[in-house]
Amino acid sequence: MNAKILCLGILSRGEATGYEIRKHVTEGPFSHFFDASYGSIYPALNRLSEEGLVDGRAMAQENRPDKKVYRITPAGRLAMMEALTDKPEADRLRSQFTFMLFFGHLLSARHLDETISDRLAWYRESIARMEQCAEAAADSPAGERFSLGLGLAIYRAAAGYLEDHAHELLSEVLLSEGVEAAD
Amino acid sequence: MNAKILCLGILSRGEATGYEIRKHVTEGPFSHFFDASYGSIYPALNRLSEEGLVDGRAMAQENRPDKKVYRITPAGRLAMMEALTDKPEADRLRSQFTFMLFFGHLLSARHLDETISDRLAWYRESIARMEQCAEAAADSPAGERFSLGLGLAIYRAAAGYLEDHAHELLSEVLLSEGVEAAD
DNA sequence: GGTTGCATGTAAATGGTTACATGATTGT
DNA sequence: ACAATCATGTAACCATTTACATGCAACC
Repeated sequence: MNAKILCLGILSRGEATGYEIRKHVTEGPFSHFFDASYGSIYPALNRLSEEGLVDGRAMAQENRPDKKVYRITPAGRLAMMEALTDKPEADRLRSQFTFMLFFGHLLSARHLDETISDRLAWYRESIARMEQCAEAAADSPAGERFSLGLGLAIYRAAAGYLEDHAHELLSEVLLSEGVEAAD
Repeated sequence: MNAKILCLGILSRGEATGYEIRKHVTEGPFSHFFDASYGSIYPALNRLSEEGLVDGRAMAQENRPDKKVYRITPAGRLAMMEALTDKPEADRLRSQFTFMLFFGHLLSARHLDETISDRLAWYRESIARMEQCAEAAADSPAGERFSLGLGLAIYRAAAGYLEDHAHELLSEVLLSEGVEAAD
């Protein structure tokens, strides 16, 4: 599961440029379970093109640099279906935020509070974005709606946990700061 | 945020061998937000040792290969606190499972059902493991309990969503299979 | 005059996984 | 006999991010 399969998947829903693919993974319906930078998207697109799995048309634009609009080929669709049928790898998550929380009792209550608030704000923005996405996806295929629903459930649970329990962590840390100050 | 900081963090809780560190990230309290293989742990430990952030004692064992037990140094603790104080990077998740779900309507209901069941089983096992961990952590520092609680909340939400909504996806896919067969 | 959005791409550096290499003990 | 657990490590390979390079238009 790499940038090539990602591009193939996105292109299976309609033609797009490398720039637009990047949008899909940063703001669109893939943003909650995948990421890729231009540095992986453009090379992937070139390799897919060499292999005949996509084809790209150059589009001249007035007052703008040329666009390359990519379209998936029948061979590309086949390759994607094959990748889709593989047993999925285990999810890979790396969360420096959770790592920080794990050692939260070593940090200042002030710093912890700020970090958690920032993350909560990020979750709320993401949830709002995904809710808009879900509205727009009312007529989208079942799989797309389901994956969005799963993402929303997870983000809401995370935000809810932070809202409901942060004060417990914070008050414990504050307490231990008081003890240290008294020493 | 890399394997070095991970090792430093784990060693800040007590001495350990590379083998034991791997255990922490596969089965222990770090498993839900980090991963690292031996291929990254052992080199990280060697580099940390060179930099004086940990020190390793060789322990001869009867009828077993030697162990190297690593301990964090004061300089190591300092380096870890510095890393902990940085603004945390955005979480990085790559989920081939969710990618598959996104294109679920292109797969057979049978295959989808099996994949979702497998994942649900995995979530249930993980939740059980984390619940045991949480019991054992009743007297652990506040941060550790909080991070476990967050992980549990997320995993329960994901499992709950799959349990409650998988049938919707499956019945839609089954329906479209029926339509195709009728064509 | 500065930032944001559109648009493509490369090269270096980073960081990591996978497979290999070794080897004894314990349990099935 | 075979698999699993304990135990360490390296090398080849892989993928990806980051920083760089370019440039115009629209908006503030």
